[in-house]
Amino acid sequence: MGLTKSEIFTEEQNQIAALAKAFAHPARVAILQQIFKANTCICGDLVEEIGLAQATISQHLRELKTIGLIQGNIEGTSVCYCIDADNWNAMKSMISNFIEQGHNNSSNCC
Amino acid sequence: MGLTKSEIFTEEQNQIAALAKAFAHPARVAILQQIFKANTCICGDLVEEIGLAQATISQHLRELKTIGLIQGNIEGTSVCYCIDADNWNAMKSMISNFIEQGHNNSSNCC
DNA sequence: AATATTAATCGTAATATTGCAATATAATAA
DNA sequence: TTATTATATTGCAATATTACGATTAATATT
Repeated sequence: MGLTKSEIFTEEQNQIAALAKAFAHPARVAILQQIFKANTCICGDLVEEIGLAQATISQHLRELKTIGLIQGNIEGTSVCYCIDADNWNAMKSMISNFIEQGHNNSSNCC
Repeated sequence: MGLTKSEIFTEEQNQIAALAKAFAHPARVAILQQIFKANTCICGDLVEEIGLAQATISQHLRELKTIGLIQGNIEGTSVCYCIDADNWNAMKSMISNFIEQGHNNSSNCC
């Protein structure tokens, strides 16, 4: 099959998975780190910095943009990318909430 | 191609991506939530609770075990799964550190 | 206008992931 | 020993992801 059965999961579970998928590739991690470091970024810079083909970087940028974590504004011939602060914060609380659960680590495991 | 070029990324970037991949599917999110809720869990419970085939749940459990977030102990005919607290905490600081970066949200974007 | 620059999109190949039926394995129960 | 129970593994089909060359589109420069 290869088709995730989204309908059997809660909205929250699907959202957490979708957000995590944004970080589930080192190129996207690298892109986000670079944008944070430089505040804004154009595609060409990332191509040089990271070392993947322009088409590949552009594809990763689109995924990050589609899920809402970054936004891009046209600036002449280039496109200026930056973090979408609101969506980033929403993601942050969703993911934090998930990974922080069960901090009652009494560790009574099997 | 379809083959991630891990060698061009830092160790940290690859690790963050690998950890995020563990959450990048709603079934694994659901499994982890259930283990947190019940403290321990056997495979059969998860099959009933989640509604995927036994083989599929077993496969997701193996992925979570391989990356170290859960551990499984044989208990008679069943296997008792629980969170690996140490590795979970290590993951937590790694992911938190990543998503918390740049909280100097002066938002001077493009 | 002609050319250069920059990024998006298209098409495609290689690889990975998801899901399940069938089977195998391992421990207990009858 | 022979079931029974619980989980893991194998094999496979369907789909998704990753990567890149080639092309396109849009603005800038000459």
